[in-house]
Amino acid sequence: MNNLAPSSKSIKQRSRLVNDPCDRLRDAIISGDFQPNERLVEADLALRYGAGRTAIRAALATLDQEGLIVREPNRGARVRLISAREAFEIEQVRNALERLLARSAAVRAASGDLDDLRAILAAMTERLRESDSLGYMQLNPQLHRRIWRISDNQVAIKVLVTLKSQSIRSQYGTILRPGRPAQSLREHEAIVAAIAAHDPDACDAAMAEHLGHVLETLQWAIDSQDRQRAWSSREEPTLSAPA
Amino acid sequence: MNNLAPSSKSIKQRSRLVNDPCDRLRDAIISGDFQPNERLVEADLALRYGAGRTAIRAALATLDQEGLIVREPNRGARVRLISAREAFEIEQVRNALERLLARSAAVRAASGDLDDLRAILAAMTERLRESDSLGYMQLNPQLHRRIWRISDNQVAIKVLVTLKSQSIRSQYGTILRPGRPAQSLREHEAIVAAIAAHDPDACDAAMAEHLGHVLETLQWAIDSQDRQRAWSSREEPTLSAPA
DNA sequence: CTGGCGAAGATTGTCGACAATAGTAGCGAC
DNA sequence: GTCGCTACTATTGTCGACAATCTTCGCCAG
Repeated sequence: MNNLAPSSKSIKQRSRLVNDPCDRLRDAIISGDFQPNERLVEADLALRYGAGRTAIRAALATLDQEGLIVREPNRGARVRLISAREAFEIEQVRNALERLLARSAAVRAASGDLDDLRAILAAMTERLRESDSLGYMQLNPQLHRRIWRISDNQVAIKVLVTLKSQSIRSQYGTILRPGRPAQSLREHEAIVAAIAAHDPDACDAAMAEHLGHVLETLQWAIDSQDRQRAWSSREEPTLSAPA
Repeated sequence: MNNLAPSSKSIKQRSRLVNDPCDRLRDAIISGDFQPNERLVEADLALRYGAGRTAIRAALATLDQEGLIVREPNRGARVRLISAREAFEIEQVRNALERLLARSAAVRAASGDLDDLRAILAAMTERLRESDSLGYMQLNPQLHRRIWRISDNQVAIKVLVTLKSQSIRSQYGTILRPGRPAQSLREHEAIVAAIAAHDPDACDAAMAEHLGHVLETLQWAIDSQDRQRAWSSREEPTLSAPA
């Protein structure tokens, strides 16, 4: 895979690099600047980002492949709406791949890697002690990405990054369940311990348990949102925003 | 994910559909019409497929995202060369995802699905009895794809299709090892049996064993090719074609 | 003979304009 | 009042031309 992030795209001029409409548009979509299902008109975007329509068009092609938008022929692009079902599918795939990477990390981890992991764990413990759930949540992906780096399977990492950018916009937070952060920390500790012990089977199992709980939590979030919507209106059982 | 194949791309006119330069170029690359690392000049391709350079450019963007080609700024596109290491990574990811789908298939399989699977198994048995290794090899992906369809995880399927199109060009065939087809058939039978029994754990295990053997075979193929190359020249340990 | 320098050629990147297509509003008939 | 047709508008798809960039070849000095 060539670019797992805007990183590996060889150097280019910085001026072009920071203005690349593709990256800017991606960030805008991921951070929610556009509503799900909102139309993305090429001319408007070209104006907004001070680029030609050609560049925008290329960006849309890329984002389409990444699954962040949908394009219908002659009808333009809209930001893609992730259904609850698809969010679940994404999490399942993530589950499978993170387990693979966890195994690999357990085999390959060097002492420097372990130091980093333990440092992140310590920071997480601190956030939890301060009841800083938000801070804890931000550390979560850091730990996982550090594990990815140890495993060094570029193909799997690229897939995970792409999936992440899709699911991040899904409305279902997975940590906000009462009591979850404390349990999550214990699970993370078990994973790191298994990596430190260079025990791939244990690491796989620990990661499986961790992400299994995440899946349950996601299901819980979906259900509770469904229940909530069932009260107000009785439409669109699969979609999640009324457009 | 929107298109897992040229299928879901809404209907368009047939004339456009069959002439879509993106699909034609993809097929050409997959079927080996271009050498690995060969340069893909936009003007040439435009002429070759009777399309404008704009369409070719869009096609190249797509194929870049799919990982079939690499594009360097201002230096054009080449067909991507899959290193032995990357082929291995791809197979590992495939392994993880096929196991996920096998589990799901074991849970969801209906009787009609089982009929299809058994029909494919029967055809495989027939090919093997006739020592038709090539025919057997062609049935192999059919069986796996049928299992994918049962599992119905669109996200995972899309990833697998993309990976497949990359790895198919890798020079390492995985079935040509002596005695492998017979063993492969037994493994496939075990998988189908586990699906029929609606036993996800057994199905996961059977698929894991099957693909584990494929991984071993791939490693064997890579090693033997490395040995072979070591005899002739002592260059480019990671790449596989001398350009 | 080798190595740097410069010009020419080849190829990609970008822009503007035009054609093709989908969606919409207005008009008339029943 | 509603249905169907037509013309219009908005937007995408495609093309050709030009600018920017990289590569190659030839030249000259050392």
